[in-house]
Amino acid sequence: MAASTVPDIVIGRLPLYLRALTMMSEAGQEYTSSHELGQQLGIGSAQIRKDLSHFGEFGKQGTGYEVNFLKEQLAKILKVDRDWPVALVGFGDLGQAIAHYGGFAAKGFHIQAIFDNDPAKIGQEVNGKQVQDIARLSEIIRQQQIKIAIIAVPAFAAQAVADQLVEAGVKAILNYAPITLKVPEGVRVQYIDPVVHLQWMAYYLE
Amino acid sequence: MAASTVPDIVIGRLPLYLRALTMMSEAGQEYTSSHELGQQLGIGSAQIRKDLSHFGEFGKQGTGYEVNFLKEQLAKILKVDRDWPVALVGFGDLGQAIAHYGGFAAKGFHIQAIFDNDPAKIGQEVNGKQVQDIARLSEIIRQQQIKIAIIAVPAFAAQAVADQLVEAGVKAILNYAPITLKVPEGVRVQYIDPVVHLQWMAYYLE
DNA sequence: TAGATTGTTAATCGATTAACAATC
DNA sequence: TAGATTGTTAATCGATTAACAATC
Repeated sequence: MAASTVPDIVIGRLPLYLRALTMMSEAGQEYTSSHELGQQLGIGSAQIRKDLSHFGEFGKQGTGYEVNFLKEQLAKILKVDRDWPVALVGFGDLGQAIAHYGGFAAKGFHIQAIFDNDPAKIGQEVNGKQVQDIARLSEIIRQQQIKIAIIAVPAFAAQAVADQLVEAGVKAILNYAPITLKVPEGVRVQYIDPVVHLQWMAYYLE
Repeated sequence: MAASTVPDIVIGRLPLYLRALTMMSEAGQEYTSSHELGQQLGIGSAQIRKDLSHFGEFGKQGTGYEVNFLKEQLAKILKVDRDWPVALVGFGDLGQAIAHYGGFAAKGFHIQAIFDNDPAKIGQEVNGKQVQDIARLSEIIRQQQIKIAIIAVPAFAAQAVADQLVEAGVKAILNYAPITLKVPEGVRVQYIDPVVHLQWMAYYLE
């Protein structure tokens, strides 16, 4: 089935399935079922089977799914069965925390270029990569054919950074700035704003 | 209308409305409309009006909404018109970044207690707060009547931490560990996992 | 075989959107 | 007044869930 026909919300759950399968795999578990996966993720088993059915048939009646097989299939579907170079824009507290965080590289997202506009930060080194002047953003991103970027600049600067990234060919932006970005068709943005989550939960408190 | 009847997904959008209104307010803007808010957030104007209608009537035909009024009403509805004490569990790289991040306190979420199990970290000071031994978690959270906690420990330790938090009376958990937590009815969990967002977007890349 | 679990269909459920009377 | 925009209704759209034949 063509990619465009799969609902985006289904795609969004695949990383969760993949995460659970990875844990099972690491624990040496060989088989699982839609029921067990659902239990672990707090999702209905029917939904998991329905989601997977968009991409093919991965299980066997009676026995369920082979953990490593399904894990590899999902990684392939999500295109995370390879390494992706990533650009990081912003080397303040947050940017530095992101640059030092090993979790991205562990999953194949390698921060290959870091940018800031502060002369005091330009030239600093992290994991063998020097912080570059943001003036060179377009040049470097084009040269390295980077398609994924992380924005970790203040809100007031985020849209301008996004515009530059898009212009340089970036197609996926993970935005830590608390502002909704305007991007053209074909460019994806995902948001990380912990304050939004806290405010959401505060509603339910006494 | 009783809180329980408002869909959770509607509550989740209120922080976004509040964020946009705050920016408008800071820019000195006095009035806005559902259309303008929608433009700014990439949401339909009808949806915004529908969402707000769950809580009352906040606008005027012909003129729209008074920015500061709507902002204050939303803050009240979300219960973020006050300060909330927050506990942070885990003082590794991520926990330290969170502890130093000023964005939480700026929105009224004050980190009042920090916990770790590493003797080398216990006793360190951040913003005048000492990192406490996790053994004292229950005692301190009860004493300070903390209802909101942030989990920033490794995945393998997260469920045990969540259990302790719940047992101590925490009702809202912001979980940075890449694992789905099991919590009883009445306790809310929100997840921050940037890798999930990157994997989601990778699907759409060439 | 008997038991378990898939993939899929159809029904249900809930959210989004369009349209418009009311009215500032 | 004329123009603009609300709050709300009803229609549409899409996602979730239950149920079950197929089959390992």
